[in-house]
Amino acid sequence: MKSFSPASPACLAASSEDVAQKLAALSHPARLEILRRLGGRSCCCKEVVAHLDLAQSTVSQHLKILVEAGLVRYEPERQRSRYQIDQAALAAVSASVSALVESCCAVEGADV
Amino acid sequence: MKSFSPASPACLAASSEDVAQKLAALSHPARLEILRRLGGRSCCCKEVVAHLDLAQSTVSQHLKILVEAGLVRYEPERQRSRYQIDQAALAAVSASVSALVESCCAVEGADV
DNA sequence: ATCGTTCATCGTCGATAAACGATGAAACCT
DNA sequence: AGGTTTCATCGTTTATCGACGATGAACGAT
Repeated sequence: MKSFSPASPACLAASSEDVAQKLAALSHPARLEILRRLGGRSCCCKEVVAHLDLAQSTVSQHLKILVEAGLVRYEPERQRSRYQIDQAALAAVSASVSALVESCCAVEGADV
Repeated sequence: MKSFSPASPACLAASSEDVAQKLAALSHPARLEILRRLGGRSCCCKEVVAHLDLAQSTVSQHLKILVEAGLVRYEPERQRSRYQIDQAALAAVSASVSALVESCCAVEGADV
């Protein structure tokens, strides 16, 4: 599935800061719930609000954070703005974490 | 590879809070560097300090956070405390993230 | 016994995050 | 036109984070 060439781990590892930033966006229960809620479809803000019992302004803020992290795509439609998961970006984060784990465990088997 | 039964996603998903907490521990560049540094072996604090150019107290703090998140094992040896990655825990986090991604992308293919 | 190392903890400070209510813009409905 | 709905932003408050120096404990070496 991962279309990354194993020869250039740089594109996976990225800078620690880069990965850290995206993980920071994921490191809040509400935002994880939002992602689950978004699922594959696109939702408007209100829909998420109804699901979360947080103030609308708070949810909007969380959505903004996810958008700024590049994990969610945002289309400011008229009244009902559309929020939609950026699956590729999310998959990239997952890959980064996997890469991290592997790089940490690699020594054991002397994989290099 | 994953020895989780797909029938009980609860053990993967855990609570959002649980996952979020572990991700929070990973969401700092210094801590990612520390994990990379730890690799498979066990290091003492000073070793990490030398690698990071941060104050010793700061590094100790970061290590503590990683330990509290359950991602690093800590053995308060005499003078040179040993820090070692908990590979299983780290792998579990990776699995959680993967699960999240999949659950978010599943709708597209109607995988359920 | 005394020094030098290594390390964890404490207290502090500035910066950032999290949450909320209030406000105003934009669009829809009647 | 007038009311309603949806949403983003602003301003505020409280809490937590990140980093540091200082301190003291435990140990090894001399």
